[in-house]
Amino acid sequence: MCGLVQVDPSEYRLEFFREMGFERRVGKKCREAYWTLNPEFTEPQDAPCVEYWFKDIPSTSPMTVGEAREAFLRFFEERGHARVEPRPVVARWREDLYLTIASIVVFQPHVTSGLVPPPANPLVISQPSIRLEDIDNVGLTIGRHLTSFEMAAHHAFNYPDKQVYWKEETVRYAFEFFTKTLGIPEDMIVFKESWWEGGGNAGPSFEVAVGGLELATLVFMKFRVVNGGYEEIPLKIVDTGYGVERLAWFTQKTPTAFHAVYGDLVDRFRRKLGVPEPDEALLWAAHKAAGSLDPEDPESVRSYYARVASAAGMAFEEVKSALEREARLYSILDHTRTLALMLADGIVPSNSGEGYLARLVARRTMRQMAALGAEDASLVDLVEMQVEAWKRDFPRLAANRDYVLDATQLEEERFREALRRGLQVVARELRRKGSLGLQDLVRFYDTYGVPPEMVAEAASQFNVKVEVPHNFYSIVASMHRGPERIRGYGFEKVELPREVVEWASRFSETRRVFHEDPYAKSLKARLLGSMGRYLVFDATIFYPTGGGQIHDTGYIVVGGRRYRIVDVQKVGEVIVHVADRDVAAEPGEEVYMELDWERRYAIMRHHTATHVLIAAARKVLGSHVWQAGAEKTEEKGRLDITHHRPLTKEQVRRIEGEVNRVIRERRRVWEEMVEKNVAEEKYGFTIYQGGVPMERRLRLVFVEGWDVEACFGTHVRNTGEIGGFKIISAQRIQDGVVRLEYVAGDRVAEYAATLEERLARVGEALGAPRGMEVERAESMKEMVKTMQEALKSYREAWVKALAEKALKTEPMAGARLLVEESPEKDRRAVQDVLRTLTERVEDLVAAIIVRAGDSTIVEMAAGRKAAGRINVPELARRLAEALGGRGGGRGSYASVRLPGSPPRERVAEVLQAALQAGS
RNA sequence: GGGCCGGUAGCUCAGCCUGGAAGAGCGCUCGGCUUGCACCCGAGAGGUCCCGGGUUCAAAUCCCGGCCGGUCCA
Repeated sequence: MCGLVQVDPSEYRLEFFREMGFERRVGKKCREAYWTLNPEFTEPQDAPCVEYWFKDIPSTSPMTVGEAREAFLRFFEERGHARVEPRPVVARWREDLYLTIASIVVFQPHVTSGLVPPPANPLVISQPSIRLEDIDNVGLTIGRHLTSFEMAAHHAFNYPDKQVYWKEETVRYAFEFFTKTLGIPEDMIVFKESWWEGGGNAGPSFEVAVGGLELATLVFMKFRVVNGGYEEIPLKIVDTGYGVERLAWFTQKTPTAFHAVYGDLVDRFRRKLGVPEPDEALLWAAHKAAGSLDPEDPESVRSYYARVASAAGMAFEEVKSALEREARLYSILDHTRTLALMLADGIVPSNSGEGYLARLVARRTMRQMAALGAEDASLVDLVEMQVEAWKRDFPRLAANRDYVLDATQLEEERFREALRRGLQVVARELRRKGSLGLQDLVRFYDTYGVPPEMVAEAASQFNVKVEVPHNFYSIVASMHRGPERIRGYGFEKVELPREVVEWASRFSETRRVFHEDPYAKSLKARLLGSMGRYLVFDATIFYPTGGGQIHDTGYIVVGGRRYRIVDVQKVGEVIVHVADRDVAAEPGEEVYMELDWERRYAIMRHHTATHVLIAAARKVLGSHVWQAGAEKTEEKGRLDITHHRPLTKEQVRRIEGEVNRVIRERRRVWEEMVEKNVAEEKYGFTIYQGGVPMERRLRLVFVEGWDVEACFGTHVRNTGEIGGFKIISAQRIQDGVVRLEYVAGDRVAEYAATLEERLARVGEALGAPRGMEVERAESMKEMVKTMQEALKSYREAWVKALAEKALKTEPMAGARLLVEESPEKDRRAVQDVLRTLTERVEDLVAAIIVRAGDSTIVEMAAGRKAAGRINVPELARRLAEALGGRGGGRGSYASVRLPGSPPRERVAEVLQAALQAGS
C-alpha cells in the first residue's frame, strides 16, 4: 500500500547498504522509501506501484514449490540455522487464533513472551499457513492472494544476554539467497522501508520486491504497543517471511501463480470443471495488468479488464467472461487444497469455531463450481486430487486421507441438501410475490444458505430478473457485526468473590500433596490465613476444581473444631478451601485434613478413564478427534469429542471395548514434568486436549504405551484400577461435537442396578413377570388397538341411536332439536359424533353435553338444512347469556362452557326458547 | 457464542398470517388393467401436528419456556 510511515529513518540505514552502494530513494508515484542498486528505478518495485515484469528478469532454472522450499531451508541450514518441523494449520496451541496465519504464530505466545526458549536459535522453518481474509480476491489477482501458502522463514531470538543476529545479517541473507540461490541480478532487488504491527508488537521491516512481485518481508520486532505508543522489549525477534509459492512463480515465470504452484492440476481441474483453455496471450496480458489491480474496487476491476482487452486485442466482454472463468478455476484450485489441509489437521466442519471456517471454504468452492456450471464435478474428486498431489509435501494428507474425503463428502451432501431446501422456499416466494429484493436475497442466504447467484438463476426460470450487488457478502457480514470475541474454553473460571481472590493471591504457592501422592487420604498441615469461610494452608490434599475435574470434599480439624470443606478453588498457585462456616483459628495453627476418599477415588477413576477413552476414540474414529470439553465427577465422566458424524452403535461398542482392554492390560499410569518444547516435539499437540497451559514445564500424564496429555488432575496408578468402563450415552450435542457419558469402577455395577430397577418398574407397571416385559408390552399394544376399534363401533352405534331419536323429534321453526348427555369426556370424540350425526340428519340442530369437573361443556352443530336457517354461534351466545357461561363458534358449529352442572332439561329449555325466538 | 429459519403420515412438504372437521404428492397394502422390470384405474391402512406451560368456549395455528435440526456470522 502506498503511504508514509513516520519512523526514525536511521532504523533502515544499514552498513550493508553502504558497503554495497545501495541508494535510498522515494517512489515518484508511491511515496515510499526504498533501497536499490539500480539507478533507473523510480518506484519501489512492488505490486500496486508497478506492473508485474519479473518474467523478464533472469533467475535460476524453474523450481517447483517443493524445490523452492528445500532450497530455502538448505540455504539457511548451511548458515547455522536448525530446521524446525512445521506445525498444523490449526493453531491448537493458541487460545486466540483458529488458524496458523504465519510462521511466527508457531512461537506465540510462549516463546515471544520470553516464557519458553525457542526450540532452536536461530532456526529455519517452512510453515503451511491459511488466511481467509482475502478469500474473495483469490483467483482474480492471478496469484497475489492465496488462502493457503507456505511461509518459509528464518527466525532469530535476541535476548538481553544472548544476541544472535539482527538487521544487517538478515538483509545480507536475503540478498545472498536471492542473488546466489535464485540467481537474480543484484540490481533488480529492492528493499522497501516499511513498518510492521501485529499481535501487540511492532517494528521496522523491509519488503523485498523484484519485478513487481514481493518475495519476502523482513520484520524486526522490537516494540510492544502500549497505549498507542511504542515501548522497547527485551526480546528482539527477527521475523521473516518468504512466500514459497512466489519463489516458485518467480522462477517458473508462468502467467499465473496457480500454474507454477499446481502444475498439471490446473489442466486436470480445467477438464473436470469444463473451463475452456484461454488464449496464452490473454493470460500474459492479464499477468502484466494484474499487478496494479485493486480487487476491492469495481472500477479498478473494470479498467483491468479493459486494459487486458486492449493489450490482447479482444473484446471487453469476451475478456471479462474468460477471466472470470479463469478466476473461478484458480480459486477452486486454491480452496480445495486449503480444505484438504484444514481437514487433514483435524478440523471438523461445523457451524461454529474453526469448523465453520472449513465449511465456509467448502461452500465457497462449491459456489464457484456451480457458477462454472460444473454440475457433474464433485468436490470430493477435486479434494482427492489435491491429496494425491500434495501428500509428499504434507504427509498428514495421506495419513488422514479417509477422514479428509469422508468429511468433504458429507459437506458436499449437506450443501446440496441446504440448496434443495432453500431453493424450494425461493420458488414458493417467487410464485407468491413475483419479485425479489435485496432483503429477500439476504434472507435466503442468511437463513437458508442459498447464495444470491443461485437465487438469481432460479428466478430467471420464472422470468424474474434479480440484481445481485457486487458487495453482497460484505452487506451480510456488516449485518452480523457483533462484539469482538476470541476463542476460549471458558474453563478454570474462579468462582470466588473478588476480595477473596485479592486476599488469596498474597500467599505463596500451596504445596500440592495431591500431586505428590494422589492416594493421600489425610494430612497434617499449617493454616497460613483465613478470611471468614476461606482458608489457605501451606499444603493440601484437596484438589481444586480445574482441568475438567471437580474439587474434593472432606473435613478439617483446626483449633479443636471440625469443619466440612465444601469447595476448593485455585487462585494462581494458591489453593483456597471453602469451609461450611466461618473458621475461628489463627495463622500458624496446625490443621488436620481428611478427604471424602470414596468420592475422590471415583473421580480419579473417571479421570484416568477419560484419558484412556480419548485415545481409544482417536484410534477408532480417527485423529481428527479432539476433546471439546470434559467433566469428571463422582457419578460419571463426560467427554465431548469433535467428530463429523453421529457415532454408530458399533463404533461406541468398539471404543468401549478398547477402553476395557486397556483396563484389563493393567497399564501403568504416571506423571512427569517435561519442558514444553520437548513435550511438543516428542508427543505432539495431542497433549493439549484440555487446553494449553502457559507454563515452561508441563505436567504430563502418561498411560503406558497408550496416551500422553498435559493435565493437572489426579489419576490412579494403573489402568487396572479403573475397574470397568461403560458408555452410558453418546449423543450429538452440536454440529461436529459428540458427547460421551460413561461410568467406571463401582459405578458400572450401580448403573446396571439402576437399569435393572427401571426394568423392574416397567414390568410392574405392565403387570408382567420378570423377563416377559417385552411380550407384555406388545400384547398390551394389541389390546389398545382392539379397544380402540371397539370404541369406534360403540360410537357409531351411539350416533345411529341419536339419529333415530332425532328423527322422532318434532321439527319447529324448520329444524329439529336434540339435546343429549355425553357418556364420554373426550370433546374431540363428541365433535366427531356431532359431525356424523348432522350429516345424516340435515335439518337437525344437536347439542351434546359433556360434564367436565366443575363446569359443563355444550358442543353444538347444525346439519346442512338447519344451518341455513339457524345461526349456531348465535345460539351458543344465547345459551351462554342465559346460563352464565362463555362460548362461540363459526359456521355450523359452536361450543359453550357453562359453570356448574346445569341439568339437561334446563339446557334444552334455553335452546328451545332461543330457536323459537328465531335465531 | 449470537442472529435468523424450521420441527405436521414412512419420505418431501402444504395448512399457521386471519384459532373453529389434520391434508397433498410419493411410498405402503388390497383389488382391477397389463405376459411384473419408475404404466394406468379404484379402494384402504398410516398422525402424541417436537415437548411443557399459558391465553381462549375452542390451539397444529397466538404467547412464553425447553429440546432438536438447519443456516449465516464471530
